[in-house]
Amino acid sequence: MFNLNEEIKQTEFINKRQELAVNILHTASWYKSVNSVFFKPYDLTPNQFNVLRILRGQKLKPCSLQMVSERMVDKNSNTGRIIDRLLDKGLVNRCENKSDRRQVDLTISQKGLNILSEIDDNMPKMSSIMDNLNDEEVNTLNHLLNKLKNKK
Amino acid sequence: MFNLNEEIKQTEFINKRQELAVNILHTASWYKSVNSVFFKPYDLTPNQFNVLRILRGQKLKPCSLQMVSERMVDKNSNTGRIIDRLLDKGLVNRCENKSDRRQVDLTISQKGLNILSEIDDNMPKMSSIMDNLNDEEVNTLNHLLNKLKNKK
DNA sequence: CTACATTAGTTGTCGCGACATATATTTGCG
DNA sequence: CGCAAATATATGTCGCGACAACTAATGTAG
Repeated sequence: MFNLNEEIKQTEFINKRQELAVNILHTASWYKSVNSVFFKPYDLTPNQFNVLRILRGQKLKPCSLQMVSERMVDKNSNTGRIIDRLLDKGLVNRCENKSDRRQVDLTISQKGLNILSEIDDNMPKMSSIMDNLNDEEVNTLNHLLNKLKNKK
Repeated sequence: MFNLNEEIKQTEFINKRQELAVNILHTASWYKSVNSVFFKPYDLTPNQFNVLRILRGQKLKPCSLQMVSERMVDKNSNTGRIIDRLLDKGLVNRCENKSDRRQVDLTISQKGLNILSEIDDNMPKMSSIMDNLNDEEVNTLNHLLNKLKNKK
């Protein structure tokens, strides 16, 4: 049997946590949307940009699909089909790996490199999204989000 | 011209914020996935559940598509097609509004109500996702996420 | 060496967010 | 009243996450 105070406490407890759930979803969706707008002029989605940057990071060395997937911000994503779109636009190259014919060798094309360097120039505008939090607040947020996820 | 210390500070600044961006995306994706798993046994997606709960909240009064969309956790979402799927499963009813023939009257069906009450019974399991944060931490998170988004 | 398991990728399906366009109905202005 | 703007919804396209099924190539145990 609950008394009234207990019930109110319980309700508040649940409400604050529901608010947090909604808040997290909203924040992610807000961030994604700001991101999408930033990349739109380059006709890239954030995921496509992510793949290009990973390939550039490998310099000359070709990368397998596997390797790209593991480095993606969003794992479990259909990296294969994201690369299909980059292929269509001529921003990456794909060819069969000589030593293991199951694998594909992925590299970024010159055209892809050109787009990335254009983007680099405007990156600072993007980074300023989070200017309204100070260093301590950023650290606190990181810490609490980690704590939230590392349940058990 | 930067000196080395300035550059390091700058890099740390950007890295912490990039980490936060990734962290927010991961947290949202983690929460969505826990949520999806919870609703899977009822053959509902979180969005479909959200629509059903909104309709139940209206009790007997029919709700227009507009009204449902506004109350959704995720606005801008294609509520019409989410409702199509609920219609297919017989969980909602849709009919033309008498006084304004552009509008549709949406109500939850008995079958829909039954599923919701099943879910109600197991809700506490769901709420426990956030047990590893205490009240103060939940409040801090809510506050910081709001501050982050309310840029300008 | 053969049979089977494992691995790398491809392809298909569903649900959905974002966005653009289309259509019907109502409203409101002259 | 008549016609244009506003409103409510429907429909189509793209990109993508989650997931399942499939194919081809390689590794491995007997």
